[in-house]
Amino acid sequence: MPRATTTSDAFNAVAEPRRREILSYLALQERPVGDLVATLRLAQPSVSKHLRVLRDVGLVRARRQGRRMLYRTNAEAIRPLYDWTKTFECFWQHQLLRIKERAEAKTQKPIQQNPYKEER
Amino acid sequence: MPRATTTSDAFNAVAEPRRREILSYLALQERPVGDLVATLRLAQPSVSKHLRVLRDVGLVRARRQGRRMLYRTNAEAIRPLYDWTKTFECFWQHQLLRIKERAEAKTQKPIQQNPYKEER
DNA sequence: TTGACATATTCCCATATGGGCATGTAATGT
DNA sequence: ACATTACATGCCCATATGGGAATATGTCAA
Repeated sequence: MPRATTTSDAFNAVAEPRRREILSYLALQERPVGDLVATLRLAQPSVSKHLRVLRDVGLVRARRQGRRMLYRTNAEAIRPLYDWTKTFECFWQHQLLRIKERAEAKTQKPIQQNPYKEER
Repeated sequence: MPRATTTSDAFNAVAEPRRREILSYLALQERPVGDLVATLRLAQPSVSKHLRVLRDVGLVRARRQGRRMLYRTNAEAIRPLYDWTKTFECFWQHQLLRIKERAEAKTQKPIQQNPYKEER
């Protein structure tokens, strides 16, 4: 079985760095494709393909204005990613706390070896 | 050019749903591989491979305990994802505001057409 | 040492990928 | 009608992919 499609969900779509750049660029204001080509220094077909992926998963919206297509980020579609990452917020706070505790313990017992040999 | 490697960064690693499940499961407590196999109903080699990817990008830590390997989520490594998504927080708030405004405008001018024909 | 248990790695394969390039399509101006 | 502008799509290809099956590695127990 191959990897899930880039258009299967927002997680897969934003895995590509260029697409994240596009989303950031289109968040403030809607813009035509040409602007992205100029800014990202990427070939026009590549930009169009990335936009196609982003559109398929609802991360961007498009409307036509004359011969141009104006794209803008649909921030709502990023929310599921935010929500998922947020569930780990409390854990990294705990981890920081543990690091702090270890540091404090060290000042009292200067020479203390780590009981676990962490791998990698 | 193919897609970026799953081990290239956290964004690519968490694109896989199974790996997200693993991270959630290992967030509360460290656990051996066997627990994951039983919980996720996935073949052992698959689980090991997913863990390998997660380890390569620092999303999990491992230590040996006898013949078992205990894995736990390194929540710190999820933070970059959180930070990136958070930059869009203000935008989805604005969008909700806009929706609210439109709804309120509608109550005053009941029959009002959307000036833009949105695509997709 | 031998065997059992727990996990890791290797080999296999169909498939989606992103970039380059060429071509198709849509809207405008003359 | 025609050329031009602005995008979209199609085709090509090397490559990483996740699951399955088999095998290798590592650790303990007798």
